[in-house]
Amino acid sequence: MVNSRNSISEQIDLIKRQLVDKGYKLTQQREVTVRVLLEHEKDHFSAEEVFLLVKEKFPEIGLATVYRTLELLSDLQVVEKINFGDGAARFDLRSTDGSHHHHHLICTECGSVEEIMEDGLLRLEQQVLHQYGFAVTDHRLDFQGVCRECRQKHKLSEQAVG
Amino acid sequence: MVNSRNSISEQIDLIKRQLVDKGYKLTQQREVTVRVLLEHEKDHFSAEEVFLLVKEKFPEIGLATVYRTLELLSDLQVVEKINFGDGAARFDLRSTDGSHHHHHLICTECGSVEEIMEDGLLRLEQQVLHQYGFAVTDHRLDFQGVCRECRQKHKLSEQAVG
DNA sequence: ATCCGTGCAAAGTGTTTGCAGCGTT
DNA sequence: AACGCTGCAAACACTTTGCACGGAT
Repeated sequence: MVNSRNSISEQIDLIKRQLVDKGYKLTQQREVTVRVLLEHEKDHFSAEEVFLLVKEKFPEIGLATVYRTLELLSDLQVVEKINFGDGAARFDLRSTDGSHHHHHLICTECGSVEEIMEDGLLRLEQQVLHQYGFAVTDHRLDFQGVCRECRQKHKLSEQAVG
Repeated sequence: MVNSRNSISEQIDLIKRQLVDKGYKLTQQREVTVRVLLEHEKDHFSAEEVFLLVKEKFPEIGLATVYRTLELLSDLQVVEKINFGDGAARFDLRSTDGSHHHHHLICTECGSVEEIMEDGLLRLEQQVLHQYGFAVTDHRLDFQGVCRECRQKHKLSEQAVG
């Protein structure tokens, strides 16, 4: 979830700076990979999915390079690596300011994953600090449930029956 | 997190009933696996770790059987399968009443995983329903941060320096 | 000339599956 | 006899690694 006020090229510049500052280069392959992530902010792609999209723009690229790029971006806190338990890690752009306060709505019926920007955990985090002495630096909150569309389908089929 | 008022054998009986009700048997292998989970409620073992402990009590068992048992128990909602992103799924007993309101405190320094029983998400879940039409049935909340012990170490080393 | 980054293929790791055999009903 | 369950090994899916080559400084 990158600051949407910036254009894609501005955001790439920003990421380039982060790479160069740490002694890495923004190669063609890395740029294309970042671009794909930027163009699909709302999705949570697996490495394989990123690879396929990157390959469309840069056919010579190898899967290993995409893995290495995603790992690098992960280390640099540019992307977040999440595992929803379906066998493959998924990758998300982080917000530019480093904060990370989106949660996931995972539909148990259709498998869709929606991102929401609520937070509302500050009180809980303070409680954790007081009660357990644990200083929270980040969190991950996933909700399982039924999304609006699937609930709608249920209602429709109920009406059809009733 | 099974109701701790019950003894282990009572809890096994309970789980046996759940299995038998759905047409499954509580074989030796399954019982030993469940027993290991019960004896290590506070841990979050990988399949391999469960396997090694089970093997101590039942050396003939195969790894595949442990995987199949854990999957079965997962399907039956007896255990929860969690992925902390370290490459292997981990397995947790669920509470007997089916509710599941523990969160995880994952220390980024020593890797420890503590379970806490707070909830405090009801308001947030209601908000999600109103705002996104998403009906929450379950959630998962992990906090990354620094645990009490590691914070203590920091303080000590600071004192040593200062 | 050096050195980082790449593509490819091979290896690694966690997990699932096919199958023959066993035990219980 | 039927059928669920098991152990073993093979297959699988995702990810990492070794290595020689290429491109930029």
